[in-house]
Amino acid sequence: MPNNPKTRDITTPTARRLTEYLLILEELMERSVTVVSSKELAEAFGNTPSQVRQDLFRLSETGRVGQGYSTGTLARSIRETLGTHIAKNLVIVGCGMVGRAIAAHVPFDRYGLNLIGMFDINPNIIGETIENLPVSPIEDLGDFIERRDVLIASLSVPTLVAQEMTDKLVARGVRGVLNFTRARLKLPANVSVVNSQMICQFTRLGFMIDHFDTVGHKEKSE
Amino acid sequence: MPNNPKTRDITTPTARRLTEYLLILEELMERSVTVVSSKELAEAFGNTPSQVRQDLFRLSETGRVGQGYSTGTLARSIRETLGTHIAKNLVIVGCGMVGRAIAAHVPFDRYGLNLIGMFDINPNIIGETIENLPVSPIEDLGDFIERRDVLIASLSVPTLVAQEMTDKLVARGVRGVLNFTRARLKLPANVSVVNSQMICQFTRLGFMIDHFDTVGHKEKSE
DNA sequence: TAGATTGTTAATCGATTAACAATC
DNA sequence: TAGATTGTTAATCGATTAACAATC
Repeated sequence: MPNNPKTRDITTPTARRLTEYLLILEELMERSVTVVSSKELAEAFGNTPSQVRQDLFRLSETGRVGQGYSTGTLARSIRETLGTHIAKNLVIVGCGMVGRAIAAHVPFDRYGLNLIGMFDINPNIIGETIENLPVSPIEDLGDFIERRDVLIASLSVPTLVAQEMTDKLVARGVRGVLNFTRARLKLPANVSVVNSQMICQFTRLGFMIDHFDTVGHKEKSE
Repeated sequence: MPNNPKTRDITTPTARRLTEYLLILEELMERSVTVVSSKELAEAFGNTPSQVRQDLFRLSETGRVGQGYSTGTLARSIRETLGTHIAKNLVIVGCGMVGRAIAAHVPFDRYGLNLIGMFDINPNIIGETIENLPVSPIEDLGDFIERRDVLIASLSVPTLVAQEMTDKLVARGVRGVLNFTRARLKLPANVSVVNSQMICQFTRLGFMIDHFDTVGHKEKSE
């Protein structure tokens, strides 16, 4: 999979930051900025130039000594490393407020992700169209995953059924789950999870505010 | 603010994990489990017993040697450390899909957060009631923040106006921003941010799947 | 009692920061 | 050319893991 030998050296914190550098670069490109230095990137991100260079160092194509980084080249290089060019099919499981917000708000197509299905258990929602996709009954999900090669599931069902749902997804071949429920999912080792409990993010922010002077850390990312 | 001297030693990674241990503990309590060991917590969380103990070690009240941790006591202790007993007022800025999902889905009240206002610029939404709160016009936000002592703003406006909006929030006294936009916010040092770009989480998940065998890391949290 | 498991210190590992030669 | 800034190695810092005595 990693087409570049150095790719295997990307650490978890670096991978996380790369996804966010990419957003910054895209914003710069929109503003027609063609060159950026590690110093400028660090200022935008909220880290140090040294860390930026250390992160970018692992990419295949990077910058020019003395000149900085070309925003376009760098963005392309980050995309290549993150694998956004490797198309991945994805479904949203649970079409409540959260599922809908994700469908409407996340620009999947710009990052190699194909949202190809929305699923729910509620008969009142099934058949409804969300972002050009019909909401399908949850009973069809298993077959759909196999037939359409679904790699990723975004999980926004009630917390109580989250594990049960996950087991089914995994049994049918899903390789990654983005978990928006408050359940702590048990998964086999070959399936990846990213947990996104919004309440935890708010709690953390509250803690940071309370401890502003003691800890002082302005956190960078989610 | 930290009422316990040891509280100041809570590191950022530990604080993050504490918010998630709390969810696990609450789930255990719902199931009437009264005692849990570091080994069990680690298994649920996906880390090591050693790390769990190292994290909990900083709390004021913890466990009993040889016996494990009381779920109730531990949860209370984590809450105290995270400051969920210190009430904080919060507003949601931007009442599109994301703002609505947050209002509907996040159990603020259980974690010391009072959602007291919803704001939007769109006249078609203003006046609408979401989760028992009327959507107010964005013009009223500044005064509202000062008058009601709003500490936290959840930001789900269009990316293009995010910085501008943030500047206003901060000028009026907001101390923490949960940023759901794709903008990289510039903030004064005394204001905290937590960035929650959903697309980054999906991209990261994609990377993890591609590199499953090489990196093998099943990520723990958001 | 013996077994289990915490609290806590020490050792290791990994990530960040510093430094600087290369070079545009 | 001189100044700026990368690429990369080395040094430092901090976080995780290991270890084990204390004790329920």
